[in-house]
Amino acid sequence: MTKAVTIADVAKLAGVHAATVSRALNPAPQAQVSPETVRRVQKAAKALGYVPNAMARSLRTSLSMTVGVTIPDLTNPIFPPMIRGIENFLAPRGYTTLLADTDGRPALEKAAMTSLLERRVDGLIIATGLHDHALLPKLFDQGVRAVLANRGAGKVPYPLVTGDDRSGILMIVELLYKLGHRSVVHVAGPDNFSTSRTRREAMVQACAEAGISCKVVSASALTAEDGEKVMDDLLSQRQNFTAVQASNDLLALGVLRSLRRHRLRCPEDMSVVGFNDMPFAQDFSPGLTTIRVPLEDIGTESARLLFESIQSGKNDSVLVRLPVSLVVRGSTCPAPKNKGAQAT
Amino acid sequence: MTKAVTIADVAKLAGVHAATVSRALNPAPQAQVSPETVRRVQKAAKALGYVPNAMARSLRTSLSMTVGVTIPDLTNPIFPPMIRGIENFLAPRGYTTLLADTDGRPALEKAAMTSLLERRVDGLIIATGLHDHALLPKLFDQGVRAVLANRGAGKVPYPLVTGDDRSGILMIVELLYKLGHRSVVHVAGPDNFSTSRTRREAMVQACAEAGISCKVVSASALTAEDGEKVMDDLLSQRQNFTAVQASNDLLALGVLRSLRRHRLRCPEDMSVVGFNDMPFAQDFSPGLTTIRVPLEDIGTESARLLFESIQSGKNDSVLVRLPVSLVVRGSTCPAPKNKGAQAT
DNA sequence: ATGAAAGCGCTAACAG
DNA sequence: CTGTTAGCGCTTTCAT
Repeated sequence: MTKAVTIADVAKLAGVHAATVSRALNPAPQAQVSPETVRRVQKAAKALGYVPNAMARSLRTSLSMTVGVTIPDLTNPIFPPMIRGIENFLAPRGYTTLLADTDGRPALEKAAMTSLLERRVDGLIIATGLHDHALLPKLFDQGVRAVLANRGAGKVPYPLVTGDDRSGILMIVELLYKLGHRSVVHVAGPDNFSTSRTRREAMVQACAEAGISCKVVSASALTAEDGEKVMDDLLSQRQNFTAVQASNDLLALGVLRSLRRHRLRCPEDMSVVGFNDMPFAQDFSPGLTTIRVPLEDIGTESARLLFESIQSGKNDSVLVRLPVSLVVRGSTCPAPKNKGAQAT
Repeated sequence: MTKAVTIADVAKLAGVHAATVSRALNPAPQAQVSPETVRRVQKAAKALGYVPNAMARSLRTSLSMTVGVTIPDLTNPIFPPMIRGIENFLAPRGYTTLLADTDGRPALEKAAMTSLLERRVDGLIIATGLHDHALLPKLFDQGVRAVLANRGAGKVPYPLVTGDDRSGILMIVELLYKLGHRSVVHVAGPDNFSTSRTRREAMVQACAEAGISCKVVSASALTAEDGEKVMDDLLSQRQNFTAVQASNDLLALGVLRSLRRHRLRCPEDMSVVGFNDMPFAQDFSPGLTTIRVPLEDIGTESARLLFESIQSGKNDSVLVRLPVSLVVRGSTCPAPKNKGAQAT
């Protein structure tokens, strides 16, 4: 591809040695070359349409100048902003981002990780839940630099960047309490995501302390479809509750869809709260009350940490917890007097 | 990274030559090696945690087994499905996808393209508008394999995969006509996107033929924010029209937001139609009437075409136009009797 | 300031 | 079936 014009071709045209071309074209050693020669080489390079071969360079320098980013689901709108944050930080520093979308499938996750490792990424930003729990310690032992974004992973000593889930849940519970809700449901995500666990536990605890009864139901994936299914089930059981808090906005969206299909009004019949403030959450019908998580900042911070780890050669176990805030929109209102949901 | 265990280490442990290791570990030449040796090599490789160096391999084979994908804006939800389509096709065939989000910035676009070329991608799927119009012919002349996805680019002889914009617009105009709309506005996207131009032209023509008056206004970017701005302007002019058709769903979303802020009801006071059926379009308030474009299929088809081009070595100029369909939701209704919008 | 030579890790010819 | 040899394109000593 891109025709085989190599550094040797440029050298010949410029009438110098290949090594000189290399020096003339790279910022650092450029000082060692006479300005005159630099100009000549650059002219020759442009004339030939020379494009340096990054793989050959990497092989020689053993620096790939790439970082791998693994995410569980690109179609979940919380990730594009995170990725943007990562790229905005890394690109100006010369790093290319290799994105691996595992589509939530463990098999793909392993394949993707292998592919990244074979490409000798200089570091990893891991935003997947990682089904293979043995993987992370293994990577760490091999000396692979990495940062965990958004999703923690037990006791592996990699840096971790997340939103402050616990305090987000606290804000939600406070809101629900003030609105008079005393019986709520928490739609939890799959337990192998650390955020799902954290949010569930925080919710249960905070509700208990506030004197709110909190029933927990679990969705099998963090998608609107699963949120909808879970809510369908719930409504068919004719339980009494006045608000639903979902582990993320996608699940909450599914709840909204289910409500609509059951001809229940949100928020009058049922308040709904999500988590993340994903793009378009404001545009749902009704706009979703949720916790704003600084998605792009999580990306930026992860990238910064990884960058520093690569530079320093150290892999300190930092925990960065970014502040979150409550965003109240149309999906919440005071609890109805005659507590409880009536499915049709 | 990943410790320096090379093919030579494996060779030593297995008591064979490096070349034999290479043969034993690669599917194709594996047949040339005795089963016994294969086993021994594999054992040694696993014991050492050997990870082949893809860059060294690529350097030798001059096949990077990567394809570059350039998109203008990852946060536009139409792209993740396209990317998924691409990866679903390419990954099983051994190709890794290098994603380059140009964020709509021409400078980034150039940098991203350079980075991809330096990494010697085996091919390119280009979904950006490409500000540098000289770039594409240049790439073509250099023999770079590429496929254009969704966004055409004049007369460059690369294959192109898109939705059938023209017939989509026709369906919309037919719907609006039936609903009694006789005065509409088309919110066009930036003119350097081929889809923007196609849709605008089709809209103007179809309206003319249907006897509908169509005013065109232009947004400076394909974002909800710009759609909102444009609609604000429009409403401040107190023009008479009963429906808005936007070049894509993001612009339409902006229109919905503007309407809401101006306390105009959609669809009663104003019908709104988008284009693309992006994820979550059904969840807007109200659900958006739009044209469903097979986003994932566009990705799959682009990938297939690129793959075939890489395999065959040829770069035929195909045009694949995927069928689209009308999705009617809550944002459209019969035109009000007293034609026209009244901004407050 | 420039050239010569070596080698990053791998695979493909060519022997044997 | 396996070993030898060479070289992909680049950067980096080490000389000069």
